[in-house]
Formats: sequence, C-alpha cells, structure tokens
Amino acid sequence: MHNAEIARRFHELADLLEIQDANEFRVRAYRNAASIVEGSSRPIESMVADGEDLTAIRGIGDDLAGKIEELVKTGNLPQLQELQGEVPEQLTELMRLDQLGPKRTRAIYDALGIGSLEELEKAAEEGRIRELSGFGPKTERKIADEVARLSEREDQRILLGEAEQVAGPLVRYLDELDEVSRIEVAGSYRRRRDTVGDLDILVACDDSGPVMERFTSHPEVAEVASQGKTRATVHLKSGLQVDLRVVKTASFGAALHYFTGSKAHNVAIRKMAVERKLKVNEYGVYRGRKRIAGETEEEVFEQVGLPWIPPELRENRGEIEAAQGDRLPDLVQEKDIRGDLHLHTSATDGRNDLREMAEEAKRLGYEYIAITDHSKRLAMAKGLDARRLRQQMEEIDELNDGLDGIRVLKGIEVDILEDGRLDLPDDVLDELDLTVCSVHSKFDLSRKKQTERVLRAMDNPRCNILGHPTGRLINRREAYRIDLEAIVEAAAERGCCLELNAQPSRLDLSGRYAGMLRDAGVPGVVSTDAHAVDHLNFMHLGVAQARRGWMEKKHLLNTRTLKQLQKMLAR
DNA sequence: GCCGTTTTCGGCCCGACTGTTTTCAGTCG
Repeated sequence: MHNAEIARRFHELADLLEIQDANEFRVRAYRNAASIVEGSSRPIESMVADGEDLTAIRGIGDDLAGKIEELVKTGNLPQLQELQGEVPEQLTELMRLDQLGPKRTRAIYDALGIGSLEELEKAAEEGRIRELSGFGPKTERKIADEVARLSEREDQRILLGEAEQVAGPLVRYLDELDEVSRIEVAGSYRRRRDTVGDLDILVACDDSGPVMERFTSHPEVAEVASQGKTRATVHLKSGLQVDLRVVKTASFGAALHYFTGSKAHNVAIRKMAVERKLKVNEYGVYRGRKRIAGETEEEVFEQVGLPWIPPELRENRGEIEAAQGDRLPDLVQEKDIRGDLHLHTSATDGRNDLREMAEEAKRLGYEYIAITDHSKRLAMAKGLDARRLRQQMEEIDELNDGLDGIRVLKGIEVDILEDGRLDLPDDVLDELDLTVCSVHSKFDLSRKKQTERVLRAMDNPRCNILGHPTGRLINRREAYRIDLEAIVEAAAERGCCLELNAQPSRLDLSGRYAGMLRDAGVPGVVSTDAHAVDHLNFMHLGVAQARRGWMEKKHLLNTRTLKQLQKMLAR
C-alpha cells in the first residue's frame, strides 16, 4: 500500500470522526499522521517491512503506529470500516463542498437524512435547508451553487508553471497602485510545490480600500466570494481561487511567513513561540500586548531563536530541527546550473533546430548543453535510428567548431524497451557523450516487471541518466508502478544519475523524491526536456523541486564544470 | 491521539469573514 493511499484512509477517518463530533485534537492527530505519511520520501510500507519503529516519528504514537502496520499488512482498518458503518461514507463527499464542514454536514444529515450530493441539491431546490436552525436562505443558496459548481469544477490543483502565468500579471496589475509598498505571492506557490490549489497574494499598504477595489474589479474575476477590510477571496473565470490579504508594512514579514505556511510548519513555529511566552500571528510576534517583531520574516524567525528558513523547506519535515542545530542546507540556486542535459530538436519532435537551441542556451549563460533527441522506437516523434543519430553527431561537431562559449554534447534520449534493453546498439551509444534512458511505453507493467525493466536498463554502463523516473503527467497520468527505492539504490551502486525533469506537467522527480536521491548519494540532474527554445526557461521549476528535496549545489550533476561533468559521465 | 528539563494528566495555534444570531458558531486558511 502506497503512502498516498495510507494518507487517504487517515483523512477519511478524520472526516468521519469530525462528523461524529469527536475530540478535535484526536482528529488533528489523524490528519497530522496523514500529512506525515504523505510527505515521507520513503515508502512507509518498506519501513514496516524492515521492522522500523514508527513511533520514532514525531506525531506517531503506539496507536497510530499499530494502525499503520495493520493497514500495510492487511489493507484494512477495522476502525474505519466501523465508522463507515455508523455514518454514510458519502457524507465525506458533502464535506468537500465549500461552506460545508463537519457540523453543518452532520446537521443536514441528522435533520433531513441527506447523505449524497443529489439529495442535497434537491433539498436546496425545495428550500428545506433554510428551515434548519443555524441555516438561512443565503447559506442554502451558497450550498446549491457549490453543488452545481462541483460537478463542473475541475477539482484539481493547477500546475505551478500555470500558476506563474496567472500570478505574474496579477501581481503587476496590483503593484501599479501607488498605495502598494510590497507585494508577494505566498502559500504553496512560494513554497514551490509542484501544484497550486489557489493563489495567496499578500500586499503591504496603509490604506486597503483602493487595493481591494482594484483586486475585485480585475477583468478576470468571475465572482467575489468574500470581501472585508483586510481580506478578499475571488474566483477567476478559469475557476482558480485567489485570496488577497492586506496588512500594514510593519506586519508584512509576519504575514508573509504566516501565509506561506505550510500549516504544519506554522503550527510548529507558534508552538515554539508559546514556549518562549510569545504569541505569533499574522501581524507579528507579541510579548504580552507589545509587538516585538513583524516587518521581516527574519525578525520573526529570530524571535523564536531560528535563522531564516527558505520557503521550499517549510513543510515541518525536519527544517526546524535543522535550523536549531545550524544544519540548514545551502540550497542549490538556479544560477548554479551550468548546463541543460536533456534537449530535443526538430530532428525529432522539437520545434527548433540544433543551432537555435544552442544559441538560446548560450544566451542564458550555460557552459554546455546536451542534445538528446528521441530514439527510433518513438516513431511518432520521428525517433532517430543509428544512421540519423550519427548524422546528427556530425552536425554537432560542425556546430561546435563555429560556436564560442558553449559546448554542445552529443546525446540521446533512448527508449527503454519492454525487456529493459535500450533502443539503440551499444556501439552507437559508445560514440555519444551521454545517454538519457527513458520509459515511453508499456506503462501498465506490474510493479515488479517495471522495476526489473528499468534496473536492467541501468545495468548497461552506457546509461548515464534515468529520464523522468516515474513517468507521471500531473493531473493526466499517474506515475507508473515502480519501486523507486530499489531504483535509487541501484543507481547509487552503478553510478547512474536520476533526472529532475523540469517540464511543468512532469516535475519528475518531485521534491520529496529529490530528497531520497540526496540521502542515497545519487546525483540528480535538473533538465528541461525542452522541445523548443522557450522551454529552456522551465529550469527554475526543476531547481525548485531540487530545493524542496534539500539539495545543495553538490548534489546535482549539471552544476559541475564541463570537465567534472565528463569525468562523472564515464561510468 | 500525541506528548512531556515544569507535566503520565491535561494541555494541544490563531484570526477573518459570513450568516445567523442577539452574542456567536461555523468554516476556512
């Protein structure tokens, strides 16, 4: 059973407990456990198999450790089944509606016997919701709207890369106001998660009125969900929710920290504050009624005895302990990247030719790039066979002769065939500077077969880099079933690198797997997999995932000089 | 349900907005 599945069960358990009005701290313990499991870079399954003591994890006690083990071993949780027997399972669906939490869901169920979205919609139409105590016409209206919206709404988080395209112009639009002194996008956007649920924009200014007015009247706003003096929530025509918060400049740092989250990180920080007899909220750090910090994030951290922690690490996964022990990593930065090692050209499915790609890379300041077009197996992409590949190698030699300041390496993104062989003969691959090996077919093999397939490919010493190792396409295709832990272990033994593919819809590996690489001592490679010159700009998204995996400059292959790189590629 | 150089019991993070109330509960982030 995968981590995500274990986490899902715990969330469902928490939902059902909440509906039953269970102790809120007990509910919190389950949600906390879900988030711990979700964020673990190691499969909990294998920790259980190795007989590790789960109670060593903060937040997991004897009870939860037992439940996790039971889930992993039997696939079931008796307590969950019991609760599902007491309360209709679909009630947790109702709770997913905006405006409906555990209390109202329970009230609706108790009074009207409603346990499904269809029944809820009907009851709202018939005006039966407003009759309930604590409900009124407006709430009923909102619920009806939400049900209608849910059926259309793509209940998905959007890609970080897409979010950037919305956030950028919106920030510039607000920043045009003279009243705005500072503006930042906070939330998971600032933590650089691979997907973003909504945008949290934070503004510092003394008079909130004009900002609120300008924000809610933006042409892309479809609906203003709520609006007060310091906060407004809107839904854009695209369906994306955007929250705006306005604070005074003196509180900007505290608010930025607060709204950057994550929630788990914030809770941990506030707990530390309480231990120091301080109070932290979005307006500052307070001793009694006196504000003692708040204008910058650094001040806020300082008051709880910590150095500033980069947003990418703020997931309460050890960053606070590391900060306390002065062991925060010196995270890799985009400027540390010396080259892009996974690029396509118009020889296969790219849009630009060799020279255009090289010149754009040079303009971006890279020292080297590798051209890695597809191999023949990928016929629909006009994949290269040995003859065409050798022809491209000649072209690269010619190009290098006439090119100053950047070196173009000869490479290939070779398909890993179903049996683990590579799609081109060894003697051709031997002529290349580097080989990226990727799975592009047979995604539905069993976990065992898929793992063996990739292991076999890595057995070939010509395999330098495993491309997009999980094959996921965010919101479109699940990762294929594969034992990534075994892959990482094998990569460590064989001197193989794993890719951090920076395509917005891939981000594969993502942050937590990047952490797994780092721990195993396997070099990562951040590559854009560019199919056009514009795509070279995806690099920062991949670097962000490396940062989320606590990676430093030394953990990546393509932060090395050309000389070092070539040495490392010789397996 | 978790946790403990004040504690094995009694705590557990904090505030804005809305709609319903007539002082506040529920929800959300």
